[in-house]
Amino acid sequence: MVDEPAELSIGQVAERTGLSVHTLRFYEREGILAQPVRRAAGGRRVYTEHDVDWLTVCTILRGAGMPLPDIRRYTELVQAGDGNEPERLDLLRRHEQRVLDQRQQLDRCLDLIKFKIGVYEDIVEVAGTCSRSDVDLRAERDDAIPGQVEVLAGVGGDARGRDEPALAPGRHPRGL
Amino acid sequence: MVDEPAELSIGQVAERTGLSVHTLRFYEREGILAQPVRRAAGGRRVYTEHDVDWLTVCTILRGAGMPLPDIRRYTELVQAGDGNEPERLDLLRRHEQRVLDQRQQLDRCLDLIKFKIGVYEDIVEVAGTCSRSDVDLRAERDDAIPGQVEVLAGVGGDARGRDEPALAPGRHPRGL
DNA sequence: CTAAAAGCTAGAGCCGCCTCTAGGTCAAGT
DNA sequence: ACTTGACCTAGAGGCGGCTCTAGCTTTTAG
Repeated sequence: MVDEPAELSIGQVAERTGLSVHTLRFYEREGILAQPVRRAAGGRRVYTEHDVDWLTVCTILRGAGMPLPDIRRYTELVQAGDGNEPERLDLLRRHEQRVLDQRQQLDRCLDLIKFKIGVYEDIVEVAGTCSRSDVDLRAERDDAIPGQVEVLAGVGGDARGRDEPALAPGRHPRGL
Repeated sequence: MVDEPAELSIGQVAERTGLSVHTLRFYEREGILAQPVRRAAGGRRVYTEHDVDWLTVCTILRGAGMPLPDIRRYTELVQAGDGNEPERLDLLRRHEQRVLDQRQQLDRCLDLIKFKIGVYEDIVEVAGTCSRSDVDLRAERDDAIPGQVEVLAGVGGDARGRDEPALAPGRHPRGL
């Protein structure tokens, strides 16, 4: 199937995966590699494309915050072969949930940021032309004070129409 | 405006924000609070609702990975008052970008996970009934091996129709 | 043949972000 | 009066995840 299991040095793998050679060795110690890396005469590690692919998967998982112990566990399961699929499934589902939660947090933050950016854009723009009086103090206040904090704090809540920009950033929103 | 700047103890603030009292003191040392917290006789911290709101904002920012130094900086800017809006804007825009990048990573990971979950669901389900022979080895292999790794590795790429589930998880997808 | 580059191991160090400990003060309830 | 519990400070400790150092060997290019 894999017709040319080309041999790769640790340096090459580093290049390909974007991980440092240090990290690669570290990951190996941590049991993150499918099978303990082969060694050439002289003790040098010999990686296969296969390893690179696995590392790529791991990097994606890491990039979404899967902790190394979980990755190790998953690796072990895969290594162990048949029969543990339910546990793998479980592990993946758990991580999926974490990722979804994270996404929600990010979105919450994006709402907040977008709102504030809107406010500041108004201020900055207006300051350039008509000396800010019509933007009025509220804008800065909003930063120190809440106002829409309650609104935003509630954004995580499920109901509430996500798409209508509850706090239109364009013009500064209702008082508070 | 704020008609009842109710006084809150650190414990109450901890409850309200979900941060520990330890963390609250730590954040204060780190300059994360708008103004240094007032003290009552006896040296005890006295927080206002205002502080709680600001902390809420900070928690949202932190939750999306804004580093403490950046939060401190932002806090300083707000504290300093008028005139630095462009810098605040800049800070926020930078963070926005980071958040967007993170989201992409999460989505990449979700694609990977969903795909794998699909594969394992098939295996597990089939194993229950007809002894797996028709799912065949490919499924496990996929774990150790790439196959769609290339596909997934490419998922981050901008073009490519995001919404059609490039790798339908339901039935196991095309070979590889 | 030699020098530079790349690899090796073991282990220390670092950064971010909390979290906890020790040892004390203060305020309220019984 | 005394205990309980929330609070205080300063500083140590811990954890996750790398990252780097020292000192050595091996490979490779000139």
